[in-house]
Amino acid sequence: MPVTEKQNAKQKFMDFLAKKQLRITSQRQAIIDTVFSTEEHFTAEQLLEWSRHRDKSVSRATVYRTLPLLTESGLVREMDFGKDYKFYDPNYAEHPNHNHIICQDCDKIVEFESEKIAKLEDEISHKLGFSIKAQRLQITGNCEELKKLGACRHKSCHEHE
Amino acid sequence: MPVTEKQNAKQKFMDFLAKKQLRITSQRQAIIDTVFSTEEHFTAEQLLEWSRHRDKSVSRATVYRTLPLLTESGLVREMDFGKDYKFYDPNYAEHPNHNHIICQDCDKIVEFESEKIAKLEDEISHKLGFSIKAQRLQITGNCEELKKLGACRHKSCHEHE
DNA sequence: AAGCTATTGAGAATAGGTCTCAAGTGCAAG
DNA sequence: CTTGCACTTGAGACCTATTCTCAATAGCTT
Ligand SMILES: [Mn+2]
Ligand SMILES: [Mn+2]
Ligand SMILES: [Zn+2]
Ligand SMILES: [Zn+2]
Repeated sequence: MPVTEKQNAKQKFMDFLAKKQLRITSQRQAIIDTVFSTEEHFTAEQLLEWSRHRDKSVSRATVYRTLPLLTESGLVREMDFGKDYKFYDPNYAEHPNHNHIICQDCDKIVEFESEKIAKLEDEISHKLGFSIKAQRLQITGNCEELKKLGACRHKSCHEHE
Repeated sequence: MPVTEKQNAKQKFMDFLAKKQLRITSQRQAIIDTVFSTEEHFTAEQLLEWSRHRDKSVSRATVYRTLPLLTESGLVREMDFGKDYKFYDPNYAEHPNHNHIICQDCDKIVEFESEKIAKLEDEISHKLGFSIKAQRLQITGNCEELKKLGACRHKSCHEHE
């Protein structure tokens, strides 16, 4: 993902802050710089650690305060992968219709996008009288097919590495 | 939903317990009788309360121990509606492909089913080398359309009731 | 430069969910 | 119908992700 796009997301968030009359503090900058320079799904704790790498003064409280702003702005998506902590997806800004398929054996996550599904979601929402704001599709399965092809990251495929 | 179907779900769960060599205790019976006699999505705390209505001896610990068994059996689905506690869906046994659309203003939830989406999910999963085990689609939006029709349960529609 | 507020860090507090362990109970064998 | 024991249970301690409190700090507007 080009730096420009990430820079763009950062700018959008700054605009969001401005619109809500929120201040652009050094801590917030460290946090959003961190968020928009990763492709990975991350946890609040990871974001804290990474942000502190940029600015030692970032506290856990501020990270937890900023995360809701990021999701409210629509640039980051909150995810539930069944763990006892949440994950956040920084790719939402660029790919608001991407979804996830998770291997229940090895926790591997593959992202995918489907225009057809997106279109069906719009139709259904409209039919039910809702205006759609966001969507989240998660498929759980296991990657045995890939395992057979020798391309799987299934735990049992790594036992002898 | 016919009593027979619910009875069927209960029997399936008993079979599941038997297969895993788990005992059919009075507490577990109270809990599953409760689960399979409701249509609503419920929380662990609600399940505890309702189950105690049937059997005073049911404890919180046993409810929390039984819930994973219910989801593992595939008869109940765990849901995340963005609250800080989980919801459980007892309609999963009968409608494994149903999904949800949630109004972000009034928390109203509407269920829907789409064969087309289910088929696309299968295709995508297969293409990505996964065998699909479960799926979960949630659409977030707001029911302003219904509001205009006077059929919405939007909070602002009830301010003067 | 000053003033008004929003914001912050540290740590206490909250709360959903999990774990421990002694006492109790399905249930299969005899 | 007993017996024996592994599986279960209830109570409450415990855990941990997330939220809250509050005095000190720092954007931003004038
Ligand atoms: Mn993603
Ligand atoms: Mn449902
Ligand atoms: Zn795998
Ligand atoms: Zn509404």
